[in-house]
Parts: sequence; structure tokens; C-alpha cells
Amino acid sequence: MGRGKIEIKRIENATNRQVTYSKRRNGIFKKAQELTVLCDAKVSLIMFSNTGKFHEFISPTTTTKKVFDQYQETLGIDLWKTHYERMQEHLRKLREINNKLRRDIRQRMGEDLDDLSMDELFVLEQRMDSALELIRDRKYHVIKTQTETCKKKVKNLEERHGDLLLEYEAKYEDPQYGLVENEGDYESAIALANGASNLYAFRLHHGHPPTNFHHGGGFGSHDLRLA
Amino acid sequence: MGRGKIEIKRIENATNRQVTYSKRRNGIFKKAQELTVLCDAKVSLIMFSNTGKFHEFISPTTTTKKVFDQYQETLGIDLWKTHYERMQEHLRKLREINNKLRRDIRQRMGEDLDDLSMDELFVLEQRMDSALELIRDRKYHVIKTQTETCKKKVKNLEERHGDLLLEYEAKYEDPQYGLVENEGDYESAIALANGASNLYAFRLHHGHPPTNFHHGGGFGSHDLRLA
DNA sequence: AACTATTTATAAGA
DNA sequence: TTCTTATAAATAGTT
Repeated sequence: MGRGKIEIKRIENATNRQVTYSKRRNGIFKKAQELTVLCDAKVSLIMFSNTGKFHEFISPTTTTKKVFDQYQETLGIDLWKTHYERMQEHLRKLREINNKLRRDIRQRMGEDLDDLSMDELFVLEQRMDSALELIRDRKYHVIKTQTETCKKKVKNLEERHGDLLLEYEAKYEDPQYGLVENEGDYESAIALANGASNLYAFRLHHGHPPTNFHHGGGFGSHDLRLA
Repeated sequence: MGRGKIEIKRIENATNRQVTYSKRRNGIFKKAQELTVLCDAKVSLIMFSNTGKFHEFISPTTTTKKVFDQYQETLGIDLWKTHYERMQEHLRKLREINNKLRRDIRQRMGEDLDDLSMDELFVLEQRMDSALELIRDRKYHVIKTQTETCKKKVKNLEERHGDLLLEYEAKYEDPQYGLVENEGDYESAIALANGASNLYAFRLHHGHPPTNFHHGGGFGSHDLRLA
């Protein structure tokens, strides 16, 4: 339809091809639009020119996604099936591992034991026992560390206390110091009082490490923590 | 283009609409085909009639999936993004839970304890201890059940042995039974011998339930199982 | 589905 | 690209 009939084969002249593409693209879009209206149809028309330029027509009554979904539904296929399936499989495996881990934990909590054989029960018991030993070791280590830290602090305080005490007594015994200077030491005196209090509290236990800290006696001693 | 000009609006007559749809569909498909060839373009044309009938044209140089992928790539969107994201989020959560479960198990195995506070260590120890008690209870229950089953079997065998013994002795003492009939009892005699052997083995323990079966002494007794 | 008068699309040229 | 226009193609209404 034009000044001359043309053969339907690739237009070799690039400019010509581009012009024809532009004209016919408009033509086919118009046709798609008319079809949509006249026949109440849903049309999706997507085109990429040989230079990669993109154009599309979509009936106003729908969306491209809907057309894609309906396309796949109609043909009973899923173009992204493998991708989905890989994810689904991954999810399934994770859930499975999850359940196994949960079961393991339940058994370590003493539940869900009915399916275990004698052998499995023995193994579980031994593992629990050695784990418990490790946990107790760790606990005693933490306690020991805390105790030592505490001792060092106290020792430090004792030394500072002794120094202060000496200084304080020296000042009291020496009449050349008036009250004015002593007032500036008010906070030091407070600190001194607190230090002495802590010191006394500690000395109650001094030289008597609580028996609870020894292996085998710690169970149920939750409220005895030092911190 | 036809005998008369028509207004571009929905054709109310269903038959007419259907005929027009059919004619124009062919027209637009032909146009798409020509565009594909003349301009070396890629065209995807998907149509659903108002009755839901599906038709498509796709340039032979491509596939519908490729067009969909290229469509999304060109527009920089992912039409199934939310779907994917939901799955990804699901996967992420599962992995997270998984890691927590693994950490819990490691701690129940006495590993990974460095980050635990004193309080947490106490709680863990107590939980492990009570779980261990449950596991031991279960183990002793299983052992007890097995022992009782074994006892019943032995008692049963003892009774059958006694009966056989009586029958056997009766036959020996009674000269009216010849050797021919005794030969038929060969297998019974074997069974008897085995039964007696089992019985003897059992009688070694009889009346002395192993102390290991009692609560508190079972640890390390893995090789003592009866089965 | 085929026909055909008429409208529409478009090839070539400007 | 857009406009023009001669001509090819599509198709509405009819058979």
C-alpha cells in the first residue's frame, strides 16, 4: 500500500528501514488500539527495533504484568519455574535443618526422648555430662576472674585508704592546718568512708573462698553471684 | 476501510464483534509479521478476546520469555519483585533462626561460652542439669522395661524347659518308647540345651538387679546394655 | 467464507 | 521527522 508494492523482506537501507519501522509501528499501534476498543479485547504489544529501541502498547483495561501472568496461566507454564524451584528447594532444606536442630535441642532439654534407642540415650547422656563439665569450668573461670578483679580493687583501695589516713592524721595532729583546708577534703572523706565500708564487707569473706565456687557444689547457687 | 466508515467504539452486536475481532486479528498479525521481516524487529503480540480466547504472535528470532526479560531489563523493573523479596526475606529469617539454634546447641555442648554472662551461665547449667536428669530417667525407664521383658522371656523359657524335662525324663524311664521316637526329638534337645544355657546365664544375676540400673550410678555404663 | 466498495495504511518523494 | 499523494492493503457490510 503505497506508491509501489514492496516485497516483504528485510530493508537493507538502514534509513529506509528506520523510517518504515516508525511508520508501521504507528500503524500497528493504531490497529491494536482499535482492536482493544472495537472488540473489547486485551492486547499487549511489545517491540524492540533492530537498534534495540523499545516500544509497547497495552490495553488500558489491563497491565503488562497481568498479561504475562495470564499468558503463563493460559499456557500452563511458568517461565521462571527453575528460578522459583531453586528458591523453594532452598527454603525446604532450611526448614528441614531447622527442624532437626530444634529436635536436637529438645532432646538436649530432656524432651522428645521416646524415639531414642538405648545406645542413643547413652551417647546423649555422656555428651550432656561432658558439656556440663565444660560449662561448669567456664563458670568457675568467670567467677575466679571476677574474684581476682575484686581483690585487686580492694587492695588498691586499701593502699589509698592507708595513705589518706596517714595524711589525715598528720593534718589533725598538726595545728598549723586550719578548718578551711580540711573543708576542701570533704569529698575525699566521703570516698574514704565508702572505701572503708567496702573494705569491711570484703574482709568478712577474706581468706574464706565460698565453697560454692568449687566443682560439684555450684548447682542451685544462682543467687550467690558477686557482681 | 470498508463499505462504510465505522466509529471506533465497542461493537455491541456480539456476532459482529467476534467477526471483526477475527478479521482484524489476522490483519494485525500480518502487520506484526511484516514489521518483523522488513525492519528486523522483535515483536511480541499477545491478545485475549473479550471471551478470554488467547492468541499470540512472536518474532521467530526471539521467544516470549526473552521479550519479558528484556522488557523488565529495559524498564529497570522486576514485575515479580515483591514475590521474590518475600521469599528472600523468608530465607534470611530462616538462616537467622538457624544460626541461633546452632549457637544454642554449641552452648549446650559447652562451646561458645565466652559471651555468656555469669547469670546466663548459671541458667544454662541449671537447665543442662535438669535435662540430664530427664535423660537419665528415660534411660533407666528403658533399661527397666528391657529387663522386665527379658525376665518374662526367661520365665517363659523356664516353664517350657520344665515341661520338656518332665516329658523327656518320662520317656527315658518308660522302656516302651524306642530310640526311633527319640531321634525325632533331636531338635527339641538342641533347643533345650540352648534354653538351659540361657537360663544358667540368667540365674547368675537372678535376684540381684544390677546396681547400675539405679538412678545415679549409670554414667559410663555404656557397655552394660542387655540387648 | 467470499466478495467488493470503500476506507485506511503507507512507499516514495519532497 | 513530517507532509503529500499515488497506490496498495485492509476491511465493513453484504451475499
